[in-house]
Parts: sequence; C-alpha cells; structure tokens
Amino acid sequence: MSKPDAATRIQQVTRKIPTGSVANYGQIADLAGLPGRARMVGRALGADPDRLTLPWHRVLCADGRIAFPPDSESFQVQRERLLAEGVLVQGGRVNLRQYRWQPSLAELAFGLDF
DNA sequence: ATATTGACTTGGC
DNA sequence: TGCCAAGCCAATA
Repeated sequence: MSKPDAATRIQQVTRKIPTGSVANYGQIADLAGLPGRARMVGRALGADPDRLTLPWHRVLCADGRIAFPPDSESFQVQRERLLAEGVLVQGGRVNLRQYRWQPSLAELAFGLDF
C-alpha cells in the first residue's frame, strides 16, 4: 500500500475536501501528485463506484463553473448537492474566492498513509 | 496500431 | 468576457 494508483490518490484527496468547500480539477491533481493531469481527475471521479459517499460534487473547473453541460442530469445533481451544504451556485458557477479549499500541510498529512 | 474524446488548465491575444 | 493553441493521457473507437 505504499504506492496507491492515481485513481486511488485522487479519491483520497477528494475525500478530504471539507463540507461547504470546493476545489478545482487541477488543484486535486496537484495534491494527488499528478501535476498537469486535471483531466485524469474528472475521469477518475466519474469511474469511481462510490458515488454516494465520495464528495465529487465539490470539484469544479478552474473558473468555478460546474464542468457538466447545464442541461445535463449530472449538472443538476452537482448543483443540488452543493446548495444542500451551503455553497452558493449562481449561473452554474461558484465564487472560488469564497469557497475554495485551502488545505494546510497538517490537514493534508493527517491520516495519510505514507 | 492509429485516431479521437473528454467531468481540464494555462497562457496569449 | 471569449476564442485558440498546447499540454495532458486513459479510455474508446
């Protein structure tokens, strides 16, 4: 278990996003040790079987917008889940300056398996 | 084995 | 704001 695969690390980092906060794909990629691989984050989250407990809805595009097409089912689900935990979503977008997750080293390291 | 796709980002104009 | 080109790379076709 010393070197979990990329998808696993992405899932682990995503689980650390606090309720009421959000992060963007690139940020998760960086924190998971996958710089420049934002696309992989979206793919990994979508492929993750545990969609009910994994807070995938807290992951947004770099500009704060929901990555799904506004008319899609996923878009709505994500919007609902964000609103449900107090994150304001206007025009399919979240104000990052207000909700962006800014983890401390301790916050990231706590509970991690090195 | 080659080509296209996509829940992305960044930089430039 | 917006469009475009590059870089990214596993999954699909």
